[in-house]
Amino acid sequence: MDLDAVRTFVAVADAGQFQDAATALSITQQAVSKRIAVLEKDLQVRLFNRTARGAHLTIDGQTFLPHARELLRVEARADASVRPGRRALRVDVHSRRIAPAVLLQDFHRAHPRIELDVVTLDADVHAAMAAVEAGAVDATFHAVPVPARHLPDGIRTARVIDEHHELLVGPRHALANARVVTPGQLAAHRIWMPGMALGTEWADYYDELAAAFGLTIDLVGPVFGNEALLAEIADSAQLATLAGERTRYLWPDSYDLRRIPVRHPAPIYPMSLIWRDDNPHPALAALRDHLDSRRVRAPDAEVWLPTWVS
Amino acid sequence: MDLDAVRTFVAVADAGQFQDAATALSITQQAVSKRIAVLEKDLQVRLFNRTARGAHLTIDGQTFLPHARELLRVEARADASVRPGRRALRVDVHSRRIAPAVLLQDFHRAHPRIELDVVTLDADVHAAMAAVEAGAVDATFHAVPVPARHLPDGIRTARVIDEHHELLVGPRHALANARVVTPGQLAAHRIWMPGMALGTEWADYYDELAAAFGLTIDLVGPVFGNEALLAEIADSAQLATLAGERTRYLWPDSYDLRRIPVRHPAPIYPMSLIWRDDNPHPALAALRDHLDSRRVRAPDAEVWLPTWVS
DNA sequence: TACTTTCACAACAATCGGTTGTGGCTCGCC
DNA sequence: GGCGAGCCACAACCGATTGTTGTGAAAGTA
Repeated sequence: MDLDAVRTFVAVADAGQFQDAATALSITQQAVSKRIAVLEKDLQVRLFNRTARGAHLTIDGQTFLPHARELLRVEARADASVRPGRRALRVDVHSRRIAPAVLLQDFHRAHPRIELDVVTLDADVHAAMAAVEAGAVDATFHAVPVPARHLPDGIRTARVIDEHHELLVGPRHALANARVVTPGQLAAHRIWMPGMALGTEWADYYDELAAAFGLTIDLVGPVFGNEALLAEIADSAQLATLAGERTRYLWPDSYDLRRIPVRHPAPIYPMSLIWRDDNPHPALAALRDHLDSRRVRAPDAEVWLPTWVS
Repeated sequence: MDLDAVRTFVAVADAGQFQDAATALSITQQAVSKRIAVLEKDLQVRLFNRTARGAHLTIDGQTFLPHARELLRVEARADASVRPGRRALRVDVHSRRIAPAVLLQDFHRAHPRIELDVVTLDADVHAAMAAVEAGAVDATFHAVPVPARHLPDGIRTARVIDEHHELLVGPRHALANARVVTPGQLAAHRIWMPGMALGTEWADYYDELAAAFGLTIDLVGPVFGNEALLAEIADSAQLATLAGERTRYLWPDSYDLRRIPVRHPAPIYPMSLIWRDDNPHPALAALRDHLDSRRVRAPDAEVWLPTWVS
């Protein structure tokens, strides 16, 4: 099926005659006639009744018309999804479960008309930044463990998310009924975070956090996935894990997991939006405004930040 | 945008390399290469990274892929909507508010996989029957005011709907609080049914009904549409109208309209399904089965039927 | 009847889209 | 490091497609 023929079909259906449709499409009436004839032959169905006063849809044409329009709509969306200068704002969130994804969803609710393309590059800061630099994505969310002056030329960052932490424990854990926990209290317990890839900015952060408060954070061990991790924690009196406050977790009620805020001080995982200064995408400015407006700053005295925060 | 190119794009994305996609599409690798190149030029975006071990999607390709699949899905549906032998069962319901439409919706719920195309031909029995004969629609619902032996050759009918009536009145009407009304009781009141086109089988039916029970049924008068009719009736102490039991009406609560069954005897508007005997569409048999199973027959003693019912 | 407007058919030219043939590149193997 | 295998791209060629112009039949209108 030829989309130009479909477009022509819709034009004729709208115009009511071949000649006007031809004018609208800047081709000759004969070309329109041919295209429709080919489409009809293709579908093995007559789409128009031709009269001396124009063409009107047959019952098959009426049936086909909404499908034809849908086809053109989908084509336009497909085109707009990638065409440079017109495509949706493409933002890398690193993982669809963590705060950036939640904030993007929030942004989408606030601006439903803005086309968004949420991707996960599965890359660390540096690779993601390279993707931004190359224009593969318009923006990415990451902790930026280097001072702004060391960033590549033309790359800009803004700290937009101060993510607090929660301890995730099962009902038999010693801290299961705590309303909040302090980092100091955690020193006595084992924190288990398998799959937190070594050498990434996340591992750096948790290393420094562990050192600062004398914590035992296990980053190694086989990674069976998130569902397995939750099941183990639900079942264990010793195991606990740390999660971002806005990280999305789902578990069965029977797990009876508790999310306990970590405070006094509250360790903060600072994430920045990273984008190219010369990116003219209008939705990018809207996203930055939105993130600014949703930013909540905790008083400095009550938080702990890694040393590399500029 | 060329759908063959889109199809090729999806094939390559699935296969992971041009050669295999070419084999799957029964064309040469060079043709695949050309199609993808044209598509990329068209979209002004690179869709694949070519390596010596195949081709994998760029980020733009990843973004485009779901749109491409959607495009092909919609194309398939558009094609299936009209292609003879594969198209959806096309049924004329005369009006989307009356019992046939309700029953078709019921059928759709019972068989969600069967593709249905519900149309309104805006034609009387004879024109609708001609449409069935010509194959424009697979079936139509109508009262058939002629004996079966007078039907065109190859046309079959089955009485599938015995529609009861309700009186529709406003709260100030004399019958507003009746639980049921008899046709005899209605003789004292004015029944208003504007828009019931003269010369159709509906008008014939209501003419005969009026004669049988001495009713005053107004079929004439300006037709301002259904909403206007309901508003007038809600407001009037005299006006009432008759409606099929399963006819769909919507009105604001403030109208406080009452639907009062007409019984003892219950006038019945008998509608048949009309189809071509040689129509092999499998969904047609399913529809007939369904209608048969839903058919409710009232005892003959309690109903009134027009004389032309065979 | 003559005129206008509709769409379809025929002939021709340009373009498109396929094939075959070939070459450059990269990877893995010896 | 050299070499073969496998991948994709480019070029030449050729038939099919798709547009154009010119023309004609049919039907409504003055």
